[in-house]
Amino acid sequence: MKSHERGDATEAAVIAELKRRCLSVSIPFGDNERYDIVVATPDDRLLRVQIKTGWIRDGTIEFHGKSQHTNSTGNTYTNYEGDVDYFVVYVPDLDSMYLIGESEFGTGMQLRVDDPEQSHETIHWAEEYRFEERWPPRPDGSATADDRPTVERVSEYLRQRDVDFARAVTISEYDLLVDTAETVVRLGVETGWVEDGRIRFHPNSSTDRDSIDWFLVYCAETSQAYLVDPDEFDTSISLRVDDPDTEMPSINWAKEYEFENRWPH
DNA sequence: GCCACGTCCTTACACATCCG
DNA sequence: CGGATGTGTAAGGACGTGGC
Repeated sequence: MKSHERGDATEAAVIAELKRRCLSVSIPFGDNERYDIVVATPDDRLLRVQIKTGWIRDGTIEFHGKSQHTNSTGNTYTNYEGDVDYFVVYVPDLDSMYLIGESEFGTGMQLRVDDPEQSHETIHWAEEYRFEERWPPRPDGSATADDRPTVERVSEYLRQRDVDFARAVTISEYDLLVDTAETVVRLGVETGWVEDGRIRFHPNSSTDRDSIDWFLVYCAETSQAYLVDPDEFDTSISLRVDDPDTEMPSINWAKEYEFENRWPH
């Protein structure tokens, strides 16, 4: 694919994904801005976002955090300092999206997806930069109130409940594996949030529902994890935490989906 | 030795301007 | 008018450097 087409395809994929998450996306008129889109946060902040294509190399996701210009004197390179707030890196090979603050790196960055041959303290694990882990970003530029990825928070949640589990160390269809007395349960971890009195989450579009047994949705606002069977909904489901304005028979009460109430063992 | 990071380079394309 | 040249943007490969 030609480079411009690839860039356009990346932009289209990211915008489609943001819209699927019901986020407000604006596209600047003309092509004189250094950011690609403007995204509104739930607290009505407008963030300038530059969309980048990432590619896999040696087990890491690479992308360029600078623009290049050629003139009579040769190549010049300009970073986006002050011109954008965040980068959204989309990796077509993984069909995954990552959110990185402009201040978090210089001219480039690598996000590790595979285990390195030698462990390093400075490794940036791709999992920790996943869009769904970091959205919405805090006003001070850091990712979320609790910077740990949802998988980490869920791990702590399960440990507090004496549930033995194993984490997927490579890109797998499932995130956690729980070996119970009778069977092995595969969990796909998702980040939930409270909106209009309901807990919402966007299941990862790349997740093969046949390869997991439960979606384990962790909501920081309620400090609670919820189990949702992949067969219980088609494209989305919301779990009611507050009383609705009008009582309806089809309400999915969050209480009934709480981990303790559904965990089979 | 392995890693993240920075720099340089090539390739590709779009568009504006210059000049014969 | 149309080809040549310059400018600008982007993808992505290669390699050097310094830290751990």
